[in-house]
Amino acid sequence: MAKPKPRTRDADATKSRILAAAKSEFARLGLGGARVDEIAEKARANKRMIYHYFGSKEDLFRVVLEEAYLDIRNAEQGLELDHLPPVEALETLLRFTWQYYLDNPEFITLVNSANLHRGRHLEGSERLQMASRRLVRMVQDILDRGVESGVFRAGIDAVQLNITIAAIGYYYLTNRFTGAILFERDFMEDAALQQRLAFNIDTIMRLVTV
Amino acid sequence: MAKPKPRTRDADATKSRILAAAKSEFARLGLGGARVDEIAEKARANKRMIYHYFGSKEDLFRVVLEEAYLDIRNAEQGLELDHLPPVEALETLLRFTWQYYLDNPEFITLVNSANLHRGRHLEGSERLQMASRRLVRMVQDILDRGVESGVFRAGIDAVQLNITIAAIGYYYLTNRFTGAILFERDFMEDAALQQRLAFNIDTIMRLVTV
DNA sequence: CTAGTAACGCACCGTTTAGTTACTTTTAAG
DNA sequence: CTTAAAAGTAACTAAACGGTGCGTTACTAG
Repeated sequence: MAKPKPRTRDADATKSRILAAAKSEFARLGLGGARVDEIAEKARANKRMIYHYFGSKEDLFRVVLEEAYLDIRNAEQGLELDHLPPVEALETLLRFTWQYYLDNPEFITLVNSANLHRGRHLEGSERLQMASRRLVRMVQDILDRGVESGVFRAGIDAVQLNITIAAIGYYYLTNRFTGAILFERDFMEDAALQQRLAFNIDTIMRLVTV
Repeated sequence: MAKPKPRTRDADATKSRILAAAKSEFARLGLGGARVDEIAEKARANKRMIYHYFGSKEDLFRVVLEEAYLDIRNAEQGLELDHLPPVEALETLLRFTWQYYLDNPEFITLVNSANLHRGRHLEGSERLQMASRRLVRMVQDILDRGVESGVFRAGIDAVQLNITIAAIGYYYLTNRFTGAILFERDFMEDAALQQRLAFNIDTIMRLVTV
């Protein structure tokens, strides 16, 4: 349906170029460190366009953040974990979360920035709350099925488990620079990454199985 | 020995006032967001003094960061865990780490800032590496004693365990703002904090015990 | 074809920024 | 008391900074 017409003016394309450039700059330097001029240049757009489409630097940050969260939430749903037995489903979610963080390093720094600013830019986002509820329900369902089939113990809070799954991957990756200095290891070496993933799977499995 | 002379000019006092103000501002707004003028004002000092004592904004950040890390590493050593049986020692370390994060929220945001800048401000800090080595040795010793007495399983990497202990507390607290929005919970309520600490102790104990 | 509108870009504004210069005041040793 | 170094201040600068005013160009409905 969509015509591949080579436009010289294309609002949607310009908007998404701005969004991509903003994501990269906000992730690299934080909200305070990113420069609107730099975003405009990287987007091959004009600064005026940023203000035209997004209103302000902070509003642009808001959109970037919400998109980043919705991206991972949608990708999680694409796993279709309800088709898998509980243990496999949980391990698949763990591996996915780890790989997503590795493939999308901007996500982690964007979330850090959002929290440095006390979550102010995400307040009242209905879309995000809906997407998050779906994730919690998905994990709760895995837990329930595991309890029913006798492989998982009862009484585990799905939210706490979700937080823990994210934590053990996220922390390792976000603090890999200071970690490398403190622990005198290369955190990003292939062997180190594999070892960490295995450790994390072990941690979670020991936590949930009977 | 130290004379309690009421000085109107006191280099050490001024320096530590600057350091305290800088720590607070860097933690609150990040390296890019913090303002040198604001730090000077909060320290009841002059901006010139900051440049006199610390050279540049980045060098000031460097000192703040190193001090923050050395503080927690010293506090950990004060626990004297080698006097405790392995299970108690590990639980004490866990509770301490959790409480330290709660009592020193600046620590977490400073570490986040350090990693946003790829650890560049901590490079080549011998003091920090020494302090970190002591921590790893301490945990390794707890693990060894636990294996010997038959309560812990063998083959657990002390560094991975250290990272995991930090991760499950750190992530919960640093991402409490976006967490509150996503999961529609108050992360800082007394009951929620207690529940999380209990969950974390459970996670680690299941990970290390046979 | 033509007008109206959406997309775009230049050049600038007022403010803020890290860092500096030139100067004064306090301290303490001899 | 003298004096020189250390501690402290205010006013300044040059270069960003986020944000805008206003004019121009391409697209499209009629």
